[in-house]
Amino acid sequence: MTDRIAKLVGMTAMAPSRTSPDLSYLLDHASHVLRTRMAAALAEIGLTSRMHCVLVHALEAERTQIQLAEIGDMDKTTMVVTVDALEKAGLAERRPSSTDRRARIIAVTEEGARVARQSQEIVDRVHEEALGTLATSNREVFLRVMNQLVTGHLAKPVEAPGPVRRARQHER
Amino acid sequence: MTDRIAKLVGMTAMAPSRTSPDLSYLLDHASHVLRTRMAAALAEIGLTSRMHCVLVHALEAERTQIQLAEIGDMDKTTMVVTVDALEKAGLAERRPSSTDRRARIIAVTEEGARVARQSQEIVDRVHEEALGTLATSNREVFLRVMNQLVTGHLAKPVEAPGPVRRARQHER
DNA sequence: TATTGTTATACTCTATAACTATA
DNA sequence: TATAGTTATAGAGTATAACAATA
Repeated sequence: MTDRIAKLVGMTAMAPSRTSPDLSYLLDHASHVLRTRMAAALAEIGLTSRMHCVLVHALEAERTQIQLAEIGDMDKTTMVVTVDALEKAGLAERRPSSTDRRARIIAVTEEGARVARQSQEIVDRVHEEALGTLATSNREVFLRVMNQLVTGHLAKPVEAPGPVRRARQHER
Repeated sequence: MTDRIAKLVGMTAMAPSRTSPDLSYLLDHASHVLRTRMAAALAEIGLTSRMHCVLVHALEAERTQIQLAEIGDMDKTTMVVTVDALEKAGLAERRPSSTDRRARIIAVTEEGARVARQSQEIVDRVHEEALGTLATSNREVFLRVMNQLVTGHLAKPVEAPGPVRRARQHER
């Protein structure tokens, strides 16, 4: 017996509240299910969401790993792993920056550009499949409200008190 | 430098798509930020979302750990940890079921009932703070659409091919 | 044989720390 | 001194397996 919901996003259903709709559940559940749909659709061409994200933004301009990490809300160490995967798949390459010898430009290969076009189609299709179930006027209001929330009250996460972290044990 | 967004939910910003709004980003971001707000608010009375969830549903009826796990979309092993925390905080107790000697009923203490009322108020307040920023008519449409998605196209996660798992190494 | 709850642990994910090369 | 990228690893979170007691 698998409990994939709890596994993938740590989702916890809130109690159904009597006074206020359970916005936490609605957003968590919708977000989680859409994520599984997206992951499954992109997996068919061998991509993760992160790989797609990096590919598309690396295509738009000459960008370093750090720049791409900021765009995709990833840590630089996560970016290393993602770029490793893209290189191994032959979709992108690390090239030395001409202006900063520390930095690497992520260059998308021809194959990578082809795949990026495909993956963008997949992303759009998955989104449209969901939005397509809505009446046109409802869809417009819904998207306006989501944008309003994401740029307003739900723009910035509140800081959690970070966990303590011991120094790493390294060999002499 | 912390990257809490990526850390907590593994969120990856999709590429801004030209043909379709980035529903993944909107839902992920809104869900994530609301989750941090809820976690911070509940932490003030020493609860996690899971503890709140179990507390409220255990109050409603005599329920076993398994039943509560199903309601909250948790694994039974996660439930053990959650009930441990509630017991340690003096908010709930394990009692033997009178009809099944394998099962434990989760009984909420008086203190637990008090805390559950508080936590439900907190949950409602956090939800209302978000929904309160919306115009009344927009709010109604938004909630109807979210419900439509969660009961319709985004009702069930698609199955991911589960990872392989070796047998556990146990001492003889 | 199947199920409840438990313990132990394997696995994934992701950030922190330390480090190298360069600015 | 600070930053880009890398490696190694710590830590959180959460599921799987095995097990004991009971059905």
